[in-house]
Amino acid sequence: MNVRDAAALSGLPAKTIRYYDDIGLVVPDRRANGYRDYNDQTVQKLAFLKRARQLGFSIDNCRQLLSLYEDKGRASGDVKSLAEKHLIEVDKRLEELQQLRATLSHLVHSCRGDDRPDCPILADLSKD
Amino acid sequence: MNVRDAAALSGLPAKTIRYYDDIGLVVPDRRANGYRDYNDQTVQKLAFLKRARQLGFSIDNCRQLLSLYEDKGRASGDVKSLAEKHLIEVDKRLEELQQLRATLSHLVHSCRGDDRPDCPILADLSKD
DNA sequence: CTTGACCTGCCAGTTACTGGAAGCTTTATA
DNA sequence: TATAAAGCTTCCAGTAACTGGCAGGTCAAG
Repeated sequence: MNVRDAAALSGLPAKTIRYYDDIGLVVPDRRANGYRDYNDQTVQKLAFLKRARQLGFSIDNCRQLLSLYEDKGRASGDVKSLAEKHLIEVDKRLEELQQLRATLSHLVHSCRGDDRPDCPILADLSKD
Repeated sequence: MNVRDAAALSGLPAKTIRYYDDIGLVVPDRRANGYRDYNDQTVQKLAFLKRARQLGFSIDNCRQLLSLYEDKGRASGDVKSLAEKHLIEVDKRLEELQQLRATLSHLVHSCRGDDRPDCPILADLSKD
């Protein structure tokens, strides 16, 4: 099937699918006219990628996951450790973001937000 | 003072400071030999930028904040609304990340992670 | 037979830097 | 004073993961 149909089935934009072909992530067959030709298996992989990307796995992680996905003799421990590593990074990012939110929220609430120029937000930003 | 000293005082890498000059964010004086020449005021702005970037403001936001920072007749309401908008985006990102974490954590805990190939993580990733 | 919808590859732009190279200037040392 | 090291300059390329747009080839319908 053409890239447009693969897009509809996988839920990824056609442009992204071409990009995944370019970087060798999911390489479809080609028809005589040069058109990409996706089948059930390649579409399956695209859907897999969509979900993995949604879960924040990097393209590099996805490459590893995909090769594990294709390897019927894989150990589930390999997959789990990849996911665990990712989870740790998500936790780290969450913590940073929560800290940032607290500071920002504090600043917002300490500012009157009126017509006068006194502004605790700017004051904080400019302090050493 | 030279860029290296401005870096030490502001806490930003020299490379970043040159970049901020390139994009017209903080433009220093130049000496006869072409070297950048930072003073208290420009260093202050660099420090301001460092903090604002740490708080997740985009360069574009920083440009606005900086012009408000320089405008002594500004209304604090302008700054506050910018910060509020940013806070809303941080909240949105936090929610997404928390959702992601929950899913990922669930997957990790449902996987035995042994030598066998059965893996609920891959099973989930490949489902429609 | 032509129109319009696809398809192709390719190049540029996005964000906010970061690394590196080639070349000039200043400073420290022998 | 000669030279070497350090620091400055600009510019180019690369990062992550696409996205937009263009010129040109292909295909199905009327």
